[in-house]
Amino acid sequence: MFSADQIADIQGFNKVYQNLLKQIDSAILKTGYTLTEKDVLLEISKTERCTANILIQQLSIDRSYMSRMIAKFEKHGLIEKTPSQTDNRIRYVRLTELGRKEINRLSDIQSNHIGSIFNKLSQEDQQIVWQSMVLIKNKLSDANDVITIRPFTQSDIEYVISRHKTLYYAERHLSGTFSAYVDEIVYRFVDNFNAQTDCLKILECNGVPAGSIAIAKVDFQTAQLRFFMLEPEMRQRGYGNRLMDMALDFCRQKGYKKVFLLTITAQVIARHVYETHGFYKTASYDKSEWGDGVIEERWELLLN
Amino acid sequence: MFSADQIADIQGFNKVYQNLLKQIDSAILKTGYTLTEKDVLLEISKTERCTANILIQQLSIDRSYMSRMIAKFEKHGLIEKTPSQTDNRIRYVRLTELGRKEINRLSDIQSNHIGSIFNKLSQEDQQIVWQSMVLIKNKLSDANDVITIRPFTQSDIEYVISRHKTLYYAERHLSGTFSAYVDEIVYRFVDNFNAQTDCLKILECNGVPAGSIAIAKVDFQTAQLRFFMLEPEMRQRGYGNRLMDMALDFCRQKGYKKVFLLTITAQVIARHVYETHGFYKTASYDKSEWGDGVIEERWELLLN
DNA sequence: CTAAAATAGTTGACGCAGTCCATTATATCA
DNA sequence: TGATATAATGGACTGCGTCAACTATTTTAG
Repeated sequence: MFSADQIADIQGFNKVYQNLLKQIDSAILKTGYTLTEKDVLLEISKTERCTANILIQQLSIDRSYMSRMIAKFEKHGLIEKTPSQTDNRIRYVRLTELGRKEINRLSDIQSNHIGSIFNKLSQEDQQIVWQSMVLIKNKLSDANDVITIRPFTQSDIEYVISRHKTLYYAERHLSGTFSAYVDEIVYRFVDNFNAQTDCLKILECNGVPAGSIAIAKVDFQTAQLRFFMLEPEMRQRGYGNRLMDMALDFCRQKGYKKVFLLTITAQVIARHVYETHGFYKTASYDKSEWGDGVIEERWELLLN
Repeated sequence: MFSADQIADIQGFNKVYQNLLKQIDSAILKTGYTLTEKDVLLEISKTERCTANILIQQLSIDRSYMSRMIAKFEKHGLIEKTPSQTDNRIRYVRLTELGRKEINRLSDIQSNHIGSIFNKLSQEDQQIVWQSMVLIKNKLSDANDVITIRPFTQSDIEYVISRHKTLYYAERHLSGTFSAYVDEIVYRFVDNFNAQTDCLKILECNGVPAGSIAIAKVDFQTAQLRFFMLEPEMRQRGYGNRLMDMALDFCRQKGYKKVFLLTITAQVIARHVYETHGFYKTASYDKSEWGDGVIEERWELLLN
């Protein structure tokens, strides 16, 4: 248990850090955007096929407020609204060139502010403080995040496609060819989904989707592992292994003898998960149509 | 310099911690008080001879807002206003029994919330996270706080009296007799102040007073060191030694041969500063009229 | 010693982020 | 085919916090 002195220390830390966050916030406010507006713009920039409703759920913002905010953004030329082809209630929201410029500007202000605070520290202290922050973040997240792994629902499909594309695109700079490929394989997978032979699990962190994994039947003995993905903030915390365990358990339960997966060389952290679960690389293919120097790899695992 | 990945880590930490602070805040908001109101109540409870203006300066809150807030507190029976005897513009603000109960309740909510977050961690992790927080707080404070030491002005007198009494009272549980004693010696010191023989310096942190030290002439060869005080959050960071250096430099410059000071046994951290500057204890007096078992000590230093 | 400037506090008016509720249009379910 | 759910919008409102004008008193300066 904590002593009163330790609680006081933590409150002291809270005060100091709250102050520091306020400084960053006020730098953002000087640009004329609300903090909420900044969050919304950022979320739009991170989300493919973004709708007002997705934003409302992800950021817990009032519907009418969001509606007005989006209207304002459109008026200022930061975003474009395009009606959905399949559902006339939905209007997709996408950043314009100007909008992207603005959110980059806001992000830069934030980064620069953090940089300027840390530059006042010695090189050595910078590393120490950084390491301490990462440590605190991981410990607190692990202890306080509510994590659930659940079967997918219809509304998760958009999430899987959108985030799969966005994360691969953002982190590995893959091309539009790859994007179309993801669309196709996800829809084909869902259309042919059979609960007896396939599975698609969603990892949720505090009620918000934060990762996915899927098993698709290829033939009686062979399954393909697909759509393995984790939000950046969930990585290196053991959730990748938990998803993988769950997927492989499903395979064993259903009597598959072999599991394979396709990935790209650049996915270093994922490779590690594959290796620790006994996968080994069996082939490499050139996939330069997805991006410069992209190499797809095939990994396999024989189940006992 | 920092890498982009490190900046991202820090932004991740900010996000997680901002979330955590929000949780604590929302627990406070559920009580019906604004966060600002909580801050104001807390500041009133910490400040003796508190006035609206002191609150305005310490918390950077608008005058009209403060006026209305104080009126509201008075209406709800949380505080009492008493006009000053010496300045008819001033109305002193003091917590009632109910007000003290409320601020204790709010503080408890905060502490309990912090406790509940940390209790989810293992004993070991609790210690690690706590240590990391203290480390970050100290490093960031040292690097970012703007510290100045400046001569006193008229408006500092209230500060010195108020904080001297509050800090001693809060930390050492001294009695009302001590309180009257401080009032008297401060006013006598200021009334007889002579810049040639005396000095009173104020330590400012980010534009807010955060400590003090004074030298008072006793005779041609002897000076008394008085009003040595540091806000809790400024301690153990070298500012006590800086104030002491400054005071002793003044003494040497003015040709004093001997400096003495009176303190109480319980002041452990201050003792350390005295010792490192070459003071030694020459006498102890019983001062139980100030509080249970209080012993006053006399320390001396011969200047070369 | 008196007029000007500074300080403590109060009151009026208002901006604006964020909320609540009702409404429209479309889609889905039973 | 009617009942229910969902996406988005518009009207009305709350309440934290700000700006500016004003009173009363004290301090300063010529």
